[in-house]
Amino acid sequence: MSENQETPAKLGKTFDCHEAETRIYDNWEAKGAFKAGRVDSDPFTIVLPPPNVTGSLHIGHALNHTLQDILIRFERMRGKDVLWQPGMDHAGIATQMVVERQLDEEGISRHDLGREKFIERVWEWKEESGGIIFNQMRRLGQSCDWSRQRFTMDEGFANGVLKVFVELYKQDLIYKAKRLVNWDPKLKTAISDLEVEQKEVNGHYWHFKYPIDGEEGRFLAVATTRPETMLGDVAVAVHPDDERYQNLIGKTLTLPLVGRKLIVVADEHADPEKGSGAVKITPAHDFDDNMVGKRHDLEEINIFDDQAHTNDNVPEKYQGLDRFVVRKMVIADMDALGLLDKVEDTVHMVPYGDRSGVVIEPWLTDQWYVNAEVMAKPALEAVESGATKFVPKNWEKTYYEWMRNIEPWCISRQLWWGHQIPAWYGPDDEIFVCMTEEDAAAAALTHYGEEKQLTRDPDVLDTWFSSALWPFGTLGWPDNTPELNKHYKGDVLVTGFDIIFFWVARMMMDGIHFMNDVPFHTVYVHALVRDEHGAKMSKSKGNVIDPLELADKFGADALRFTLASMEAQGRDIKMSEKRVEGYRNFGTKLWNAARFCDMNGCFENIDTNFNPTTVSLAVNKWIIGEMVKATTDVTKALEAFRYNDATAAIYHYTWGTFCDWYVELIKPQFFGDDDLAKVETRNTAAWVMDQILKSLHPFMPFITEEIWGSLRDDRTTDLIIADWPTQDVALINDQASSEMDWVIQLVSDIRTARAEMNVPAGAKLKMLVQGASSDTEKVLVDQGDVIKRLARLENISMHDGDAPKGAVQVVVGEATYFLPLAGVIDIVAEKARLQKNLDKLSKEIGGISGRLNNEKFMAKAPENVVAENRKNLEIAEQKSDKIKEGISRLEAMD
RNA sequence: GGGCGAUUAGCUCAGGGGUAGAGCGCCUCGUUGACAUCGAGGAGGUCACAAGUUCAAAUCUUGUAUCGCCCA
Repeated sequence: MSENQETPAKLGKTFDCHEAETRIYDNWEAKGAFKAGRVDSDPFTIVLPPPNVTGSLHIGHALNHTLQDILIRFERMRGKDVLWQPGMDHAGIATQMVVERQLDEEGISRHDLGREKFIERVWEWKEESGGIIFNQMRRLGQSCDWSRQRFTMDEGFANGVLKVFVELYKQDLIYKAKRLVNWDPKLKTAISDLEVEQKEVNGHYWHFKYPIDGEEGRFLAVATTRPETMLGDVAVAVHPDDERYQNLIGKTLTLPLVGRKLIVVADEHADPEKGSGAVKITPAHDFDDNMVGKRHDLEEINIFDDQAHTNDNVPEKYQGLDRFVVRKMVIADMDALGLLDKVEDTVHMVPYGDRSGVVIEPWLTDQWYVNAEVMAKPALEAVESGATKFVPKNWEKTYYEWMRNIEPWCISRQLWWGHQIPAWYGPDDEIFVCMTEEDAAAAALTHYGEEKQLTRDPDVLDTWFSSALWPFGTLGWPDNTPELNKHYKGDVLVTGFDIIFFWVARMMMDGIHFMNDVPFHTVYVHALVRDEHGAKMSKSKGNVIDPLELADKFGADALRFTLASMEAQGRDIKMSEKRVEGYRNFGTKLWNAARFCDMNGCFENIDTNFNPTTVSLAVNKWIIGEMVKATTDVTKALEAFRYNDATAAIYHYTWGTFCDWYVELIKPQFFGDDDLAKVETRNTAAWVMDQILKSLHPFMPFITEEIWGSLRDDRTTDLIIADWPTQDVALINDQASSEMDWVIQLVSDIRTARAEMNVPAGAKLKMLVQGASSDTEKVLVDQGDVIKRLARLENISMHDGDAPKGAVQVVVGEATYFLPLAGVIDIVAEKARLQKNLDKLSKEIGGISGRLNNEKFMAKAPENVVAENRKNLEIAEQKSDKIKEGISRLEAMD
């Protein structure tokens, strides 16, 4: 018995993730392992897409953050000065809504409180309840530099936001204009196009008849899905080529209910195929109509107030009413006048506010805009030139499409929570855009020649306006800090495709404009996580998967590994608990392999100078070489953002190679008495275990750190900052590889034959070898113990004469291996088994020789392919011959 | 309507010119010493369809069908 039996195992039977995760995380943080600042190292920088201050962790975050943490841990181990910059944004609308809801419960409104007090309340709320997501991120092991955490409303950052505004204003890239905007009548603010969700709804086309002036009894029919807007009609458009209406162009109609004169204009917006071909024009309440209005210089009559109630621009009867009430009245009144021609059912698109859920009203207001078209140009060129690359590449197209058709960006919001626009107005509405009130006052003094009362613009900036400077604002800009110098530009932005427009495009614009360089060289666009049936997760569907629940159940490592292994480029992830369970099992497997090594003394009296190039045993050379291959695969995969390939490489090595084979192959040594071999193997196993822990650490940081710390007392660093493992190809030994591959092949084939012939698992068989080359004989001697152990053999002996009677036959390479089953062998079954193998081989041989007999193939296929086919044919034919011999032997026995 | 993508084993998905892969599930078996959150073995696929390019196509091209997503 091994002396290690008395040594208590350093590891328990399974990994207790609940106990370990917090302890390990706190230790990393306490030691400052996440902090940037390795002075002599190259930087590696990722900015965390700032989560919303109101948000909590959902599975999409878990994926997004895990992918970043994997890169961060990988590069940290590669010795880089890693900065993973965390923080969150203030989420203007969402946060204001949360606090307003609280006030609601107290029976007060924000107007009762006043702006200043309200903002105080928001800050209080933020201190108490904001940013819970960061604690949730800790649970998943995310190694952000928390000491550098930023918030978009922090003083320094806010200062940067105002500076961006002021600078862009000075450069005429920001301007104020009265335009139609997407107005949210519930939240009473403008919102951007991107915050509007177009939904298909069942509605109606109401066909109205508008009387033609001077032609008693003649009408022009128009159809609308929004009858209430007719109160703001100023014209009717017909297509210039529409022959039906040529004589009406330029004539007037009388708008029923209102009495206003409408002009008939010719405009291509009118679609002759649709309805009557005539379309009513309401320039103040429809984006298309607004364009028509601009082309024909039509009046814009605004009929709604800020909550979409009718104002006094409509007849008194309809004033002060909700838009949908007015709709019913208009329809009823038109009907009563006999001017409602007909009503059709239709399915059409209706805009909804993604926060409020109410129908968005196009509304004429004064707003601030960024001249996005100018800003987009260099941002577009940066991607075209390759200064920033999208991975996978096809997302570039989405980016191009949007950037090339970009609209002016409305950046003002009628909210209180956010960066108040640094614009002050004089009594005559002269605008002074400055960093501070003092500067504005000074500018006003110069302008007017005397002091004037100024009022500040009450509106705030769109949250994305501030997020746009995240990659440099978080590093201290506008101050020229060392961090800014070192970590701008950043390396990779990891994000979902849904915010390419919202955020990526805008960071590109601001980054290039203010820093003269792109904010990152790569944008990695990852998958969307769906439920196991492929449906998008949503609270209303009730199919959300809570990442923290999964982490509780299976451990954070299992969740992380699952997410990474399912992250294949260009495909969405269907999350299933089974997968997470499987990877939890993988962790347990690794844990037990480490225990096995430990129990066999691998971590006692370690040779700290162990040199993997000096091992002598084939099995050790082989496992070292395979390790190097696996690590190289992981490294290459991570460099190419191929997460699924990276996890597959380390998974298969760890489980399929190390646990399934190496551990079994070295048992004869651990249980034997060759002390030299034992020492070498212990050292090798310990070395390989370290390489596994390192390669696996970015994906499964907790369990690997725990094993790393538990096995040995001589660690000089935690695993999190250990060196990334070697990829030295010199450690790959082809001869050892083929020797061990052969052993594995032989053992597998014997096991298959035994199972197929129903040999009891416990039965130990004798094995006779016929026709083995001297090389094979040598390996059979060297590896005899292990082959006997793994194939359950009593002994192995060379055999020259006739085949033994009643034996199972296995062919590997040039030799045949007989397993005599003294009388119990079912000859018919064995024949069938061999025949099945032979059929497979014959098919293969047919395929290969068909190719080799094809002149065109021989003429055109590359040499190595031809050579490979020749070799494969030879191997297959050799094996086929042996099996044929085996079959005829059995036939002779009948 | 425009764009992007998918269609491979029962399920979930890799692969991307040179003889079809994984995990889960399923079936059979379980031998002393890491592990039943395990081990050994097995079954299961004309890679959606059709044409084309090629010595060679699951892979490249085009088209068709079905299904997603994004933008109008």
